[in-house]
Amino acid sequence: MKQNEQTKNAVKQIFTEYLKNHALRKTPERFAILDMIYSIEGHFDIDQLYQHMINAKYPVSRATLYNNISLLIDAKLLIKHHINNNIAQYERSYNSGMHNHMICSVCGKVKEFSDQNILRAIKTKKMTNFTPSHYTLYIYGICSKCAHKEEEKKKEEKKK
Amino acid sequence: MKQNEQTKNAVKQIFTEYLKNHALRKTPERFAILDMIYSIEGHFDIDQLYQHMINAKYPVSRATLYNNISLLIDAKLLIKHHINNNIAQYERSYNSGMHNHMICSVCGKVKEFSDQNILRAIKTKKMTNFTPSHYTLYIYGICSKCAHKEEEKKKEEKKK
DNA sequence: TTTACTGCAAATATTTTGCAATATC
DNA sequence: GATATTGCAAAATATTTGCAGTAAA
Repeated sequence: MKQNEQTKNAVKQIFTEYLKNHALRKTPERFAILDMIYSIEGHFDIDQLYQHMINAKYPVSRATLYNNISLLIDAKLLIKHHINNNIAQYERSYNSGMHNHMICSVCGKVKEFSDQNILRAIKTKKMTNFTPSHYTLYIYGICSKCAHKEEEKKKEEKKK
Repeated sequence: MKQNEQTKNAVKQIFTEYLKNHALRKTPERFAILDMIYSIEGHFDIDQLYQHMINAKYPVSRATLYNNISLLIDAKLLIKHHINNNIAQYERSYNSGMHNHMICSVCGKVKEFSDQNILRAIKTKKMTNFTPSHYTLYIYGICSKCAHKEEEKKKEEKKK
């Protein structure tokens, strides 16, 4: 996938620049983590990232993951979500455009999408004393699978 | 405030109905918690709610708060946010319309607003295999106060 | 009278922190 | 060579769970 390699190079450059500007060190762990994050499609949590790093023969400690993830968020290369429960989910943000999420309140499944109308409406909004940089939209509802199941349940209850 | 009393009565009715439909008991704690939540403007966390209940001479345990908050969320009377850190913030949702949030990435301050254009754009979006019920929009950026501070900091660094 | 609910305390789980060893600059 | 970063283990902290006593139905 050529597209993905290009993206990886771009974010690597951005991160290098970021580290330089903040007088931080260019450790191999940092770039390995960034590379892995931009190899993952969709959402992931720390534990999944940790496992991925092990599988890729590049084990890093959880402390290092947490440490560097906050840098990547600050560098606008990563977005943090708190959709369900207490466990944070992450998602790469460079060049994604996937700021909108449909979340099923029953099964918790998340589907991302991009939408020009929504983007335009948000960009048009005048905000005083505030300079926006990015946004995340969560639309909660029920997916057709869960809706179907709930209906079946109701039918069964009627039988009784 | 007459408006607020009306809202409180309305949500009380909705909650009563919800409890009946789910064969749950109408405990005084439940209605005291609901009443308190609809007395609070804007966001709050569990600890703040806990303190409010104590101040109002109606102490309830944290376990009870967590238990009933999940009922209220299910009854669509309360919304849960996970904006910063690991601590959940809550916000009453009945009759609010405040689904949009501006969040300062530096100081973490949150400002809510409603917007017809954004609402329309979201409602217009066609979603297959998904029935939406509500949404939350987070716009991240930097507030003018923090922007000002950051600029001062830069100036000082230049002096050195 | 039955059993769901409350409150307390212990358990759970994610994230943060302190510190010695290591590697970047 | 100075010190930021890593990894480990311990600590901190929000939320959940188990259980005995209480109260709603």
